Amino acid sequence: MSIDEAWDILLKYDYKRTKNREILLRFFDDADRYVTAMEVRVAVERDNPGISFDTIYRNLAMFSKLGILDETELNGERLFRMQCATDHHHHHFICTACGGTKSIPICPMDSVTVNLSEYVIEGHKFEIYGRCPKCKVG
Amino acid sequence: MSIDEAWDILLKYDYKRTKNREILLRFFDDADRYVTAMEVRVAVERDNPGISFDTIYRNLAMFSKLGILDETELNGERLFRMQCATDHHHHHFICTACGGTKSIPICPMDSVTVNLSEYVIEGHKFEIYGRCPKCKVG
DNA sequence: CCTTTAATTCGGAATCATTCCGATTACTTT
DNA sequence: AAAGTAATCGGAATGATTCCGAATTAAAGG
Repeated sequence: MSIDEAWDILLKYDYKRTKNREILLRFFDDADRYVTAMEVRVAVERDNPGISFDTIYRNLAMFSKLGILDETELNGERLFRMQCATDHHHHHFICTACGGTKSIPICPMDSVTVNLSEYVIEGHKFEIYGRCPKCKVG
Repeated sequence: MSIDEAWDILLKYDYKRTKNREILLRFFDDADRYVTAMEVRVAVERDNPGISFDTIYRNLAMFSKLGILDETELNGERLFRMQCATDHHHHHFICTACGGTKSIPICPMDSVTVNLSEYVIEGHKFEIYGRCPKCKVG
């Protein structure tokens, strides 16, 4: 998702165009990988020293709820990245060292044969973890 | 996994047979679903009032590392359950209301066609979230 | 059964990420 | 430019988890 597409969503829901949100969106657009909340804080403070934790966390949560950011969790740490363009549903390999991702174009839900008709399905998660070519040792 | 199988693992690694560990194992054996750390604390304090948080968290982490417990995360909460008998690899539907699970006998890794030969795969996660028949409304 | 020794637990303080809150600032519209 | 409201700030509060030194307990050997 581009910065402009993110702003389209934000403005549609009457969120204001602020300097801090622009800084956050530019950071995620540039990073193009999963980053921890701590990394966001460090990076964003470079552009706006003195930005409040509250502002960062509040916007991260809101971006995540609006689908601008994807959120996951690894070893107890929250990770965020710009959500992919929503053209077709897919999943990711995630590098545990750098947070980089690679698309996995299949969705396991298509292969589930168990009868879940009595169940209400709210969501699912499929992620592969490991080391990308750049981060693997040797 | 049974309580006895859990003790086999613990004793193999020279962990001692203590009252608190027995209480924890019995609780998980009985619960047979994902429970939060808070639920563990409340339940375990019934059997041993005055048990230290430290003891609970230390053993949860150790059980999890040894593969006695499965650990996942839902809405920022850590969830634990007794690991299934390790006879054949599978995944789970998890009820977001009660933590109950249902086995999904497929593994999406079998269907991944993307070339990951340059990647080192350390693990994967496939979970389906929703409401089980008992917890769905209406 | 008694002693020894090291693991385990206890209790409470410390940590750390995250959230809350009242006061201030900055968008957007008029 | 002024008004109205959302957003931010700064610092305090929260809450789960971990740390730490002292006390206790399980396992092994005599």
